Amino acid sequence: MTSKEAAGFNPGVLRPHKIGASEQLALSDAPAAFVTAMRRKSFEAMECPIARSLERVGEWWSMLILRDAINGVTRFDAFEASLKIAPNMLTRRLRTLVEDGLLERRLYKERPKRYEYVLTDRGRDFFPVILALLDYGNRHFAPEGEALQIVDLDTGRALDPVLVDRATGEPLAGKRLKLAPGPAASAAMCERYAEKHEASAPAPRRVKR
DNA sequence: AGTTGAGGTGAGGGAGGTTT
DNA sequence: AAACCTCCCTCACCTCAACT
Repeated sequence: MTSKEAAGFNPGVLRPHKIGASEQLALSDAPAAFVTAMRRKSFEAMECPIARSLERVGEWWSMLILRDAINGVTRFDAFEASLKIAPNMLTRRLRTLVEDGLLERRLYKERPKRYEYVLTDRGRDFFPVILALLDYGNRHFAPEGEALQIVDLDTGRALDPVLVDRATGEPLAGKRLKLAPGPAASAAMCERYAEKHEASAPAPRRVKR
């Protein structure tokens, strides 16, 4: 098995079709199937839920757009001002997030047509991921101190989030953990996450700040 | 609130050489 | 023979400016 295969690389599924420069110019009028062929390497065909999530939100602007949306930003110009993102990129990212069901595009003004972008349930479900990234960034990449905190609206107290098990409410920190195939896992997935991985996934530890 | 076009950048992948 | 390394090309993604 090559290193690429070991990493889950499937050239038959993931390698984008090669096309000429002249074909690229017709992108704006291209049918959906053609656009799909134009996209970068896709994680869509991967079975792993992490890869499938990255397919939707892995592009960095997408995460920052969701961060702002969670913080109450809804209008195009507000996203543009907050992120300092080029308008064409913002258009593209908003469209992708709408297509993937994380944002809903709503008309709020008829003439001229103006839209706002509001979180769907799927988009709001991304909130814990944002919190986890914030906490991770504060712990590892903020030598100057925390520039952003999670605060309890009622008490005003800065919170220190931890990941807990939904069933028991117990924090995962300190537990021995591993990734294991779920009920819908394919044979390949079962093979990939066989017992040999058991000792390779240490539980997340709290790092002293 | 977008769209279009020009041009820059860097990751990814193929090809071929080198090492083990 | 397999693994590894390096070079080079392609192309997806990006910014910027101009425009509707």
